[in-house]
Amino acid sequence: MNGGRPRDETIDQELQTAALILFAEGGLAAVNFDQVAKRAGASRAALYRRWATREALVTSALQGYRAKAESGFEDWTSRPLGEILDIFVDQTVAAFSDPFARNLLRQLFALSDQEAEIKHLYWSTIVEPRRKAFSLIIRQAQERREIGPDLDPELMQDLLGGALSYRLLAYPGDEHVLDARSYIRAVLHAAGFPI
Amino acid sequence: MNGGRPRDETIDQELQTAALILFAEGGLAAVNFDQVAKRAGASRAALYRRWATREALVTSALQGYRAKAESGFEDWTSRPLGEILDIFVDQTVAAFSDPFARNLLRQLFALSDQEAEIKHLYWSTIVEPRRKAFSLIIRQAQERREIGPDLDPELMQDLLGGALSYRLLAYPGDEHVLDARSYIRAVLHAAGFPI
Amino acid sequence: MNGGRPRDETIDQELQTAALILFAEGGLAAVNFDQVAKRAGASRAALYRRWATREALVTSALQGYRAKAESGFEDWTSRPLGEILDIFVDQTVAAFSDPFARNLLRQLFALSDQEAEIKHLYWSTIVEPRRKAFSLIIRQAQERREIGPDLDPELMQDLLGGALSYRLLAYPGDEHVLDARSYIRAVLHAAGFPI
Amino acid sequence: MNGGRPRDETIDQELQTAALILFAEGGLAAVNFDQVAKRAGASRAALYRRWATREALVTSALQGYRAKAESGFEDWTSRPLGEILDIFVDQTVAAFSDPFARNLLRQLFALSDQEAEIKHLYWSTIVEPRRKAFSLIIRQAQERREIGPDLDPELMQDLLGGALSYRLLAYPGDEHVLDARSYIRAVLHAAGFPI
DNA sequence: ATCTAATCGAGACGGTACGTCGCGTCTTGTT
DNA sequence: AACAAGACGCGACGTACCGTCTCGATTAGAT
Repeated sequence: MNGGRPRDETIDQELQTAALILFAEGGLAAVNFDQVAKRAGASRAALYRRWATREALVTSALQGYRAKAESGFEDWTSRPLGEILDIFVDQTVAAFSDPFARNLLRQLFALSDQEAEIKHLYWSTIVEPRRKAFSLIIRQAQERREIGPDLDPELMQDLLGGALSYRLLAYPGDEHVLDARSYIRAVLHAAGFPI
Repeated sequence: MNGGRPRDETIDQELQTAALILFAEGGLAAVNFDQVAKRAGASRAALYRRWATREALVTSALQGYRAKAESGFEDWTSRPLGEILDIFVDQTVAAFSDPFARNLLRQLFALSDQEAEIKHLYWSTIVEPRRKAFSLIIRQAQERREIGPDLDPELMQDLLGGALSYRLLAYPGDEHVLDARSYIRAVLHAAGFPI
Repeated sequence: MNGGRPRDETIDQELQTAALILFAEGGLAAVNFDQVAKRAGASRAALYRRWATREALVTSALQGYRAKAESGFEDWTSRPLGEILDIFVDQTVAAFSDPFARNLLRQLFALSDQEAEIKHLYWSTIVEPRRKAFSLIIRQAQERREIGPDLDPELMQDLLGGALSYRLLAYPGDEHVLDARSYIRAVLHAAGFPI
Repeated sequence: MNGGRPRDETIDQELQTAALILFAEGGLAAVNFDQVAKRAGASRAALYRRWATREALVTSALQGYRAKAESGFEDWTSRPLGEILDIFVDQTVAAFSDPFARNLLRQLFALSDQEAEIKHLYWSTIVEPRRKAFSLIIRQAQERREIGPDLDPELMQDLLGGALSYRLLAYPGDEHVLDARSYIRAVLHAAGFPI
């Protein structure tokens, strides 16, 4: 009772790729089902069979994308805080130098509440785990007395992540000369770090 | 020979209001010409006669909105920095408590590069003047030796504005308990301000 | 109580001319008020002030046109019938050789019942007077015993006018080699005229 | 690879029927795509998918209409000419008594050169075959010496068809007392037929 | 080797928004 | 009061995308 032709899994990937490209280029509104199917060389039926809505399609595409390129802080915990922060900021800036990733993140950041499902996915699966790992690093540094105990790690990330996203994503235009490490120095100074 | 029936300016306003509501609710994609005209009780022809594109419509609506509710820092320059910052943050948080303004700013912040015209308008007419006024205040405080001379006012705003927008706009959901003044304390500490 | 600027009567004529040209080119549907006013170098207001509907405009234009070019049979009554008929048919064919008149008459013939007002005008002011004059000629020829008394003049005109309009107007295309005088011979034969 | 959901042929018919009704009522200009789709209970997309232009739609509708109601002269050839003509005229008059057919033919006859495609279709598929069959009948009667050999069958039809269409279609109003058979007598007399 | 059932591409279905154009009415300032 | 200019609401135009559906053809596993 479970016969039938199995799904062609290569089609899944091609559809997701096409959807992600369109999303990065023009946001959710640009994810046109006809276009996605056409670019992937598949039919609209095959697309709708997999995902009922634009959101579900982009959500799935994002998860697939995230699964490929993921870097954590797990193995950094033994390093000194200053070094970790430098690497983190450099990684962030480097990631935003890739136009595709840059646009993709901009679109993700730009998601309105009306696009709740995918927005929630982005935060819960991408942002929050990163923030938790980061908080752990900060607390360990506080335990090692590298920085003062007063500064809330969450607040510290709000300042650092906020400044970076503000400059790199929210600002119009593609090119901003950015001395990103000065954010670190300022935040560390706020945290009582003896520069 | 420059006669003709003059445009009904009440229609301008009603169209702009309707457009702004739709924009705040769902972003540029939700600014539907049929809907705008219908809500304003006008005809699509009257709408197209004024603005050829969605962007031009929303741009104009934003300028009209901004013209009404504008608050500057001009008369604050004599106050102590801590007081000014408190007022600034309180105003920002209060502004974001109004659901309409909150959504409106979220949409503005969320504008992608594809919506370049309106994004540029938002930054050049709303954000940048505010940042310049803010920078002046900081520099005056530095001249009065209230805070140290090392922290770049631009960087300070990136941290403060970034953290606020990050928390208040980018985060999903509408409700965030936010001790906004702690951002100020952190930033002032970073600036060598004796708390 | 009858002050005010008098109407510019040259505008009347230019509007009528423009309307008639458009009518001959494409029928009633092509008589576009914007176009008429533009071609006449006048404003739509001046046009609507004179005629409320398309039909009234074309009706008026036709009356003006007819007033200029009108030829009757009044002075023919003394000639022999054969000669009169030849002249009549030659005139008709010649009139249809002018492309403008040809198209104009075709459009008039093509008027549907929905365009009743102008259709009625055409028949009552152009066709019927001509038919009555023609009937008088036939009856005088019958009294002179040139042709037999049996053939109804109305029927004779139905045959002759019908055949001519059928060939010259209803047929598609612009060019028909037409031996129009053979219609006369046939009709006269039917009327007992000794060819 | 020539799949796809087949077109619903009932929709074709309903669209054609709706188009033909509108055409008979008000000519080509009255064939409104919105109206046609609405009356047929279909969508405009389904309509445009089938016919790109008004002309193509009406052309197709006419062919469908003609396919249903077609009567030829094929089996009449053995009868005497007078009888055939009586039947022909009676059929024509009877056909024009149906208001729908009457209006339809009036619109067809009234087609201007600007509506060339459909006008040509009407003449080539409806009028010309009928004229050719009619000519054959006349020639056979001439061979049987029922009427004289001099009268051109084409000319005979111009007289007969012209008179009928002139009276029944071109005249304004719907009601004309018409002794159609008198046309036959006149034409036969012209053809040397001994009444 | 056949049967079976879910897949595939293709494309039609009713909707709805787009941006344009013509309609007939109206409201200005100017002559 | 006429004039030109042009705005007003209305509604049709032809196109494109939406999400659903209905086809014939494919394709593997279960019989």
